[in-house]
Amino acid sequence: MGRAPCCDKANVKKGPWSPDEDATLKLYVETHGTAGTWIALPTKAGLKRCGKSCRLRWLNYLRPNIKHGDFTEDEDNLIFNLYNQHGSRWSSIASQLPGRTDNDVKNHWNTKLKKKKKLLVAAGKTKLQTMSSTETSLPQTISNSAGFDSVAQFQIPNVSPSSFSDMVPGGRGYGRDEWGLMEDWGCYFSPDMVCTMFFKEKNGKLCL
DNA sequence: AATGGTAACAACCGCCCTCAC
DNA sequence: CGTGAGGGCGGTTGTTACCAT
Repeated sequence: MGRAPCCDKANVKKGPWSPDEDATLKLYVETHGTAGTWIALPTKAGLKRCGKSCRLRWLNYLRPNIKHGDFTEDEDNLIFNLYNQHGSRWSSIASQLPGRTDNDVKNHWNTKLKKKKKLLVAAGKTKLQTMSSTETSLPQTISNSAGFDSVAQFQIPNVSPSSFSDMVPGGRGYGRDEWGLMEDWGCYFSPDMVCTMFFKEKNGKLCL
């Protein structure tokens, strides 16, 4: 037997919240708090909504100091970094971004940053494959002070900084390698689109 | 101008964790 | 200690706006 539903699904409204509902919820929470439990709140506040829906609406939209709209480049970089550390622990990531909600961060990742990351890795992989066929040795190890084994520096080919605006000029990206070529990677784009990539090698070498 | 495709974001679903009883 | 209710969270879907053809 499954768990009992948290509310009477037949008698609760679903879909977008109206301004009136928002006002009612906001006023109630600001006056009474959650009144003990979110489950009981809709009844007390006179809302025909599921308690969980009220909680989500409050946390993601109505509570004070919520920041909506464009993410800054610094925020993007921080998300990249935190995603590399925590994976898809959106609440942990959002807690490091004042005014951002886990839902916001998650949506931003799924709609923009995931693609950005893919482009970054693809650009690096293409360059590495080119280098492996035209150069006699792998990129020289410049420094491993940050825990990386190799550093490659190159200009992104055939791409002007302006057309590269979807990536992170002047910023950096980190990630887990999706092809299994490296243990880990990171990269930095200077404003003139020189890319510096860092690699942790797999089994002691870069397997290109 | 109409239509189809895509991006962005809001909201829901359902599982897992915590904690009171 | 076991159980169940409520809260938290990540994944997914639905809706709307925008853009290209």
